[in-house]
Amino acid sequence: MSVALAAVYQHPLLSDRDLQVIFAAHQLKSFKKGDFLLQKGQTSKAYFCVEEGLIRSYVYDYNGNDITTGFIGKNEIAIDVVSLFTGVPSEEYLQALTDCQCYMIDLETLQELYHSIKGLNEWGRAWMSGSLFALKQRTIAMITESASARYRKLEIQHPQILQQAPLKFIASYLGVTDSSLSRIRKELCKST
Amino acid sequence: MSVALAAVYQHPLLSDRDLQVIFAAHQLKSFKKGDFLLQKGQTSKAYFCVEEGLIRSYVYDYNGNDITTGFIGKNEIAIDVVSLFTGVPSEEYLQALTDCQCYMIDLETLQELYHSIKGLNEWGRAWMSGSLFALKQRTIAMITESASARYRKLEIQHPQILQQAPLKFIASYLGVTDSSLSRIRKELCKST
DNA sequence: TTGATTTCTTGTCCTAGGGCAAGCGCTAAC
DNA sequence: GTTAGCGCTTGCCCTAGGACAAGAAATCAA
Repeated sequence: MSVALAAVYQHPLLSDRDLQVIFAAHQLKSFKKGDFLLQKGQTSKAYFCVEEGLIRSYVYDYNGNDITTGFIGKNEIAIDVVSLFTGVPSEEYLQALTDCQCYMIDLETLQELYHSIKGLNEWGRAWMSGSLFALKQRTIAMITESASARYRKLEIQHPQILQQAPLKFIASYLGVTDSSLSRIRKELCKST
Repeated sequence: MSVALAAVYQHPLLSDRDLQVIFAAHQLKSFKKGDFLLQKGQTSKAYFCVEEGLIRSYVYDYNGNDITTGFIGKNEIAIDVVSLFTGVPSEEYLQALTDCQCYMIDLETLQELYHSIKGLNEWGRAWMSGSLFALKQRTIAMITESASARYRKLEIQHPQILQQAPLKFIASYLGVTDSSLSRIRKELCKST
């Protein structure tokens, strides 16, 4: 049984039986480095629980800048919530930064589970709440913290991202240029 | 029947009958300017649909800065999603910037409706998706746009906020100081 | 191996916006 | 009245980080 799925679907209202049904509804998918799990313009029909590897989500802003909106690693969910749940074409890309193993579940199957497993709706709400919270924290950090502080936090909270993602993506995620990030790292090395 | 509630609960899966039941589950509450709908440390037990007035949500960051995380106006929902749906104490404050009329629904009643009205779960997911989307847009704007561009956007999209909220709150929402915002406004006046 | 591409660093110069402090209306309280 | 306290503006100086461009260093292709 998958470690990733067990980690993702942790919730007091989900029994072991529920979990077995949920697990059985997922299919294992492999992606090569560079593969897209979702591209702009497509309407998302599924989401992916990451068992192994690292995914990057990004958008192009109206200036054509490639902006990394997030990294999705082990035991996390790669999803475009808006596209999946409102049926509109996606604004963002989900791309594998490394070779990946993911457990996929499609919307139709998910909807059925929502009806048959009571706790799953609660789990979904809790998961979304968590996402909203994380994003709000990020927005506040963008306002109140220096680039260097944001980098240090990422270093502590998600060290695997620093190892697996190229610096330019980390830079756009942190809201700085890659040159600036390079300088920030130099400073941090010096001061240690 | 309330205009605000009709606007808030717009969804293809909600029938007129559903809406009547939903409406009946809300209670009208009045708040005076300065009243708190929710304070840090309290565990949220309800949310509020704004019929009239303007609410500000804010947090203190770890430096003690008061950061405006959002404005909630007419036909919008004032809620701390995280606290309400995961039962943890709130990190943020919800405060009335003006006298307000709101329709309140408590968590318990909401849970019952989730069970009795099928479409409501879908509506909830759609609403959360929308919130996530809006917040993501805001984060991207914080990265890629100048303070002045962010101000102009707010001016166009939510003119009532500019009229009803003091400048310092708008400034912290936009991620600048009130002095800077004052200068930005001067520039914009000149160039018009 | 060798060229090509991407990744990362570094330099120079420049600007948006912060920090701080003063000033100038307002309205509210006494 | 006048004193206090917001809300907003302005001036002066300073710094974090952007723009652009030129190298290293690493990776990949053939």
